[in-house]
Amino acid sequence: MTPSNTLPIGEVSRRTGCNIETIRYYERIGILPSPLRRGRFRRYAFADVRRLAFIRRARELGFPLDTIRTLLALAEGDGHTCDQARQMAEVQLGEVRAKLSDLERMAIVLRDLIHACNAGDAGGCPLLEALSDQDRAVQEAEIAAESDVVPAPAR
Amino acid sequence: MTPSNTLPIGEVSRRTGCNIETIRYYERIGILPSPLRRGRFRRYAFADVRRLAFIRRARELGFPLDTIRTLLALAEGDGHTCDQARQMAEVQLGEVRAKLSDLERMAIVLRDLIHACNAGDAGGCPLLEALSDQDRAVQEAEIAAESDVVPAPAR
DNA sequence: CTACCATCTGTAGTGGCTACAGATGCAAGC
DNA sequence: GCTTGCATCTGTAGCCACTACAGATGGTAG
Repeated sequence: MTPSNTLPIGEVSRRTGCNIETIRYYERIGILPSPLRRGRFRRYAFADVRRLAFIRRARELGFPLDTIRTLLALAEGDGHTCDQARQMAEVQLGEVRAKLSDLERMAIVLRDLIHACNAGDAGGCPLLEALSDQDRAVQEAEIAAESDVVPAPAR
Repeated sequence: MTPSNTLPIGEVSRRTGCNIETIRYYERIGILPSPLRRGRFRRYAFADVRRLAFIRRARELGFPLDTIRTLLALAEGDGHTCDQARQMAEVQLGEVRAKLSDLERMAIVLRDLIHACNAGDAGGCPLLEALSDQDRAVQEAEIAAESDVVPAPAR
């Protein structure tokens, strides 16, 4: 009756590198099945640990949990679903690359601002000024306000 | 009594590129001051729009809102706070670079997995197999379970 | 008179955790 | 026997920065 060959949650956490709270969270949202119990304590079978390790590796690649659900289903399927898995990975790679290019732009701007700050000579901080700088849209906003673009002027 | 030279929220949204809901959210959390009202309608003065534009530019560089609060305070200060602003930008650049290197690693792995998948020959999907692959820690887990590492064996 | 539009308030949901509070039960040490 | 400590338990709330509603209101245009 007592499950042998199983691990308590702390051990699973240590070995997968997955936080205990996160493991329970995964169970709560149904991406990990409810494990066996020894009394009130969860006991994880090898299959559970494998599943969790899968989830964790996929998370490290940035796959969202919903996608991972599908990947898990595919992995448990008959193996003729390579196409679908590859397609999901391509989508994910697209996301990652989009974030990369965002961050690259951010890094360049930040580096330049810091540089300008270091070469800072007179007046105010070039960094703060760059953030404060009014672009045309905002300038126009004031002009527009003065020439009354407002929809419902007064009462 | 009625505020002239002001803009309704929709106009502010259009010109700053900041969602209406987000503008109200910023007000709620106190990073934007409560604007004037014409009846129940918010009317934004030029100073408010400038502040919002500042916030938005800083957000585009990934600064968290709490940091932006400080940056705003510095920008409204006497201008001798370049050091502090630069330091905050350096921290932010560090964050951005950390995320960049994470994403770079992710992109490489994903690219390789997709590549393996495309060259997929026999058996199962190389991508799914890579995610399923057991590392030593997990293998050990089973061995450990068999040799009874468990803390409270039975009742 | 009706349709439409922008705005309003307030609340709840998103993703993926993380952080408690407070209970429970077991084993070892004194 | 009693205390301490440990691991675990349940349940709830918080994090970040929004976003998405629901349902009301009030003004203008056709």
